[in-house]
Amino acid sequence: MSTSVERGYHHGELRTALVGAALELLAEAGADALSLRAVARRAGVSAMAPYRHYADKEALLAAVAAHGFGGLREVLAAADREPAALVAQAVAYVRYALQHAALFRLMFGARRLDVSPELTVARDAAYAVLADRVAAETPVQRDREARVLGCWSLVHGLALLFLDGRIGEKTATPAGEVTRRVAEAMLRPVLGPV
Amino acid sequence: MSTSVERGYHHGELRTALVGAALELLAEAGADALSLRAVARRAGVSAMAPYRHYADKEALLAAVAAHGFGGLREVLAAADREPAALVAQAVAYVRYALQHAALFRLMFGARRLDVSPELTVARDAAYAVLADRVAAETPVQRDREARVLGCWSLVHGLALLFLDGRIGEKTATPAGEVTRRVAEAMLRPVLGPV
DNA sequence: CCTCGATGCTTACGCTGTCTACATAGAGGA
DNA sequence: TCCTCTATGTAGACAGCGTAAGCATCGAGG
Repeated sequence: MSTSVERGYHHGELRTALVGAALELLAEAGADALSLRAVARRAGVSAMAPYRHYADKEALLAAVAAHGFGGLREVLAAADREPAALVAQAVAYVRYALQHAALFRLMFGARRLDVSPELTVARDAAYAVLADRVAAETPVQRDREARVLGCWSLVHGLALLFLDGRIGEKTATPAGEVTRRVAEAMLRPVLGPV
Repeated sequence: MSTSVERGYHHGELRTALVGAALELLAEAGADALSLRAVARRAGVSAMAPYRHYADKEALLAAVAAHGFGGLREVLAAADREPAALVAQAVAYVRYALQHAALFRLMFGARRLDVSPELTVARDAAYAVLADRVAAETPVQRDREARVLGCWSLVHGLALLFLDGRIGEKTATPAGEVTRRVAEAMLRPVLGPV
C-alpha cells in the first residue's frame, strides 16, 4: 500500500486527513473558505466521502475545534511551568488566539458543538490547566470559584478584543506586552506581588 | 400612500425595514437562518432588492451590528446611573449578551465589518460608556489604560463564556448574580471597597 | 406633460450541504 | 481457492445561498 500521494479507491486515513485539511484551509484562507466540499477536495476525495466519518459538517468542525483545544492545552501547560505562571498563561492564551485566529474563532463558534463529547473533553482539559493555576494561587476558598471564572473571562475577553482589532490598532506595543501589563494590573491586587 | 401591509412597486422604507427584518430573524431563528434572501422575503421584497441599499450581505450585517451596539450603549448608560455603577454595567453587559445572544455574536462576528464607519462609531460609543466609568474610578493615571482594557475584557469574556454555556450549566445561580460576584471579586481589590 | 434617476423585479450562474443509489476493495469463512 | 459481507469511496441530483445583468415601475422636477 502507498502511504502518500498514491492511493487507490480507499484513502485509509481519511478521518484524520480531513481534520488536517480543514486546519490547513482555516490557516490559509480563513473560515469563509472552510466548506465541506473544499475540505474533501483538499483531501483528494469526493464531496460525500466525509459523511462516512462525520455525521455532517458540524461534526467535522467539532473534531477540528477539539484539535484546537488540544493545542491550546499544550501551550498553557508549557506556560504553567514558567515563573509567574499565571501571567505566562495569559500571554500564551492570547498568543495562541492570535496565531490561530480562524481556528480560535471556530473553537468558540457558538453552534451545537457541545453535542460532541470529544470536544467537551478537550475543552475542559484546556481550561483545567488555567483553572488549577488560579485556584492554587487563590488562598481564600470563598473567592476561588469567582476568581477562576474571572481570570478565565479576562484572558478570553482580551484574546477576542485583540482578534477583533479593538486593541493594537493605535498602540504599537506588541500584543504579548499589552497582555502582560493588563494581566498584571488586574491580577496584582488579587494575587499579591508577583 | 399606504403605511403598513399595502404597498406598491416601491417599498419606501426598505433600508430600515431590512435591518428590522434581520433583527427579527436573528431573535427568532438564530444566525443560521439569517440569509439575505430570508431577510428580503420577510420584508416582502425580492431577493435582489437589498442590493439597492447595501453593497452586499456583509454591509447589511454591519448595519444590524451597529444597531446592536446602539442598544448596548443604552443599557450601559442606564446602568451607569445606578449606585455601584461599574458592577451594574458589568451585569447589564452580560444581561444584554444573553438576551440578544445571536445579535451579540453577530456584533463581534470577526468579518471585515470594520469597513463600515457607522459600525465603528456605534461600537466606540458603546465602549466609551464603560471606559469612562473605569477611568473615572481608577485614580492612578499609570494603570488607567491597562485597567480599562482589563475590565472591558473581563465583562466581554464573561458574556461569551455564558453564551457558550460554559457557565451556568452546573450552577443554578442566576447569571446576573454570578456576574455580580465575579465582578466584585475581581474589582474589589482594584477599586477598593464598593 | 415628459423625462430621468431611484428603486424594485426576473433570470441566471456557480457554489454549498446533503440525500439516494451504486462501485470497490479487503477480510473472514466455505 | 473462492465467495460473500461490510466498510469505505463515488456519481448524480436537489434546494437554498450570494450575487451579476438586464428589465420594469414610479415619483419628482423641468
